[in-house]
Amino acid sequence: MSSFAGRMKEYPTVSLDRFDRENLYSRAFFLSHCHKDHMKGLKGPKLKRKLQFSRTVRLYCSFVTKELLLSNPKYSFWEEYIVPLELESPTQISLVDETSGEKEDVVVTLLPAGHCPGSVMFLFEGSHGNVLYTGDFRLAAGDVSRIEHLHSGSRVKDIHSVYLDSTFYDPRFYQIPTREVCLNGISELVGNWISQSSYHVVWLNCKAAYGYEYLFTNLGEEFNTQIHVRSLAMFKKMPEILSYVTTDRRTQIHACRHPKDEEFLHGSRLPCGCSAPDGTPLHIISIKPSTMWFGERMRKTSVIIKTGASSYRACFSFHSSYSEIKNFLSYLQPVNVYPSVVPIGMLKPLMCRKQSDHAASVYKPLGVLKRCTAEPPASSRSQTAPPADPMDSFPLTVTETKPGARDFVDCTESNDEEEDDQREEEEEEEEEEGKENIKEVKEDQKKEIEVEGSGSSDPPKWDDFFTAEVLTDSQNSLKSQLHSCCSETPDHEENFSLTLSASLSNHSSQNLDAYLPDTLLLQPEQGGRGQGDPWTNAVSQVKESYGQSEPEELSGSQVSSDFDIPSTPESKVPQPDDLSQLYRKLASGEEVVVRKGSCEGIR
DNA sequence: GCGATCAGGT
DNA sequence: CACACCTGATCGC
Repeated sequence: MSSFAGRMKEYPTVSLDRFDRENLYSRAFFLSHCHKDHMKGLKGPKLKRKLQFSRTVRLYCSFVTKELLLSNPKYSFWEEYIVPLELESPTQISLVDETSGEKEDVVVTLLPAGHCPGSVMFLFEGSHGNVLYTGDFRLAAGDVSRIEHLHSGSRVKDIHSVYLDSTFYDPRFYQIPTREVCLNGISELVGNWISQSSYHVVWLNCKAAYGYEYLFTNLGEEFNTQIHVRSLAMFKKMPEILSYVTTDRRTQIHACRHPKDEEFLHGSRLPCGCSAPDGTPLHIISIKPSTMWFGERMRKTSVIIKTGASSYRACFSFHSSYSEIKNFLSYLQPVNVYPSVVPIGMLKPLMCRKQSDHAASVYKPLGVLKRCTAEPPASSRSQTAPPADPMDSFPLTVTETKPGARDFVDCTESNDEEEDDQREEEEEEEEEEGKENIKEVKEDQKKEIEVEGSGSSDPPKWDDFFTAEVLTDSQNSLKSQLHSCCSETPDHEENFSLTLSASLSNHSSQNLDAYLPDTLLLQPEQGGRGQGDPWTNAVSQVKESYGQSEPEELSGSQVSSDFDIPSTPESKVPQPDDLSQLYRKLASGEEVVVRKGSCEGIR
C-alpha cells in the first residue's frame, strides 16, 4: 500500500498519486494508475474547486488510466482537466505558479509499469535532474534495460532519484514466479477442469481492482471463450480487453463479483448462480489469485495450491519481487532511492512509536548510494553488469520516508548479506540483448505542451497541444498501451513445475518449501535467459512485462534462511536516548539516514 | 449530510 | 504472507 506523500524533492511543485493536503497547491498532477490507494484526494471538493479557478493545473496520465478513471462517475469532473499522454513520448510541461507567474519546464515521459492496465512510471527530466517515479510496477529482471527512454544512446541515463514501489523490497519476497509461469499454471488447472463437461465452470475469485485483465485475455484466448464479468463499461474503449469479457453468464470461465459478496456467497459459490440456464447444477472450482513468493534458494514450487475440495489459490502478483527490484535498481544506479513503502519485515521487530504529525514534512531517502565515479564510462554503465551488486550499498533500514505513513520507525541497520553471483551473470546477458533496442533519444521526439495561458482570456485547449495522430486516433493509442495487459503469451518455456498440492491449512502453506533444510542443493542454471526474449518493442511494453524471464537461479551454498534476516554485526538495538535524538532530528528535518561507514565499508 | 479515519473483513 | 478494496462505526464540521 503506497504511503508516498505525493511530492518529490527535486520537483516539489508537482504531485503524483496523492491529491490531498499540501498537494492541493501543486502546479500539475500525475496519476500513475487507477488504484484507489493512489487516488487519495482525487475526488475531493477542494481539488475540484481549485481546478475550476485554474487555467493551468492539469492531471497527466496514460490514455488507459484516463478511460478507467472517467468510467467512475465520481471522477467525471476531471474530464476537462485530464491530459492523457502517450507512452514513451517525452512531453515538455510548463509548471506555472499562477499567482507569481513563475515558470519551470520539465520533460515527462510515461514508461510502461506492468502493474495494471494503463499503469505507468513517470520519468522527469529538468533542471533538477532526472527523476524516476515508478508508481506501482511489475517488471521482470532485465526489462529495465529495454526501456528506451531510460537510456541516452547506449548509456543508462543518470537517474538522480528513484521513487520506488518497494512493496516487496524485502528478501522474504525474493522470488515471485513470472506472469507467464503463473498463467501457465492457471491455464492448466482451468483447462483440466472445463474440458470435463460444459457444466464444469471456473470462478476466478478476483478482487475489485484493475490488474487481472491480462489473465482474462490470456485465458479467453487459450480456451476460445469469454470471461463473465459484472460490467463492461470501463473497457468500452479497449477492444483488446472488451473482446474477451462478457456479461453473458453462459460461459465456463467467470470473474464475476456480486456487490454483496459475502452474504451472497454463503448460499452459492458462483456470484451469478450455481445452475446452468437449463437448471443443471454446475460443477464449480474457485481460483483465488494471490501473491506467492519464494525464498532465495527455492526454485521449483507449485504456483497453484489446493485450499479446499474445490478451491485453489494461484500465484499472481501486481508488484515486482525483491530480486526484480534489486535488478531494476542495480541497473539504474540512482543516487537516491525513496521507497513508497517501508519494508515492513525489516521494521516489525523494532516498532517504536507513532510519528508525530510535525515530522510529516520530513522526507528522507531509503538509502544514498555514492557512486565511486561521477559518470562511469558507457561500457561499464550500460553494456556490462555493474561491478558489484550496488544494491548492497543500499541500507535496507533507515528511517522514515514519508513520516506519518507508518506508526513506527526502524533505527537499526539490517544488512543484506545474501549474495548471488548468478544474478550478475544474468545481467550481462540481458544487457547484451538490451542494447539493440536502445536508441538515441532525439530532441525532435519531444512534444511541447505549453501549460501557461499566456495572457489569453480563454483557457488553453489541451487537445490543441497534441499531434493530429493523438487527436484522431486515440483509439489506437489505447490499443498500444493495452498491449501491456492483454497480450498473447510469449513462447518461452519456464521451470516451475505445476503440482496441485493439497494443503492442510489455508494459511502459510505457500512457503513451506522455504523451510526446507539448508542441505537442499539446487544446481545453478547456466545462461537460460535470452532465448525467445519477447521484448521486441519497447512501446508494446506491458505485454512483455507480463512474464517471460527465467526465475532466478540461485546457489544452494547459501546458508542463511530465506526468512531469517541476519543482523548486522555492528548493529545494536537503539536505546531510548538514541531514539529521542532521532525523533528530534526527524521533527526538525535534519538528515536522519543511518549510514554505517562509507560506501566501501558496506561492501 | 458529508468527508475523513479507523477497524475489520475478503 | 500480502494487496486492493469494501463496509460499517465513529468523529468533526
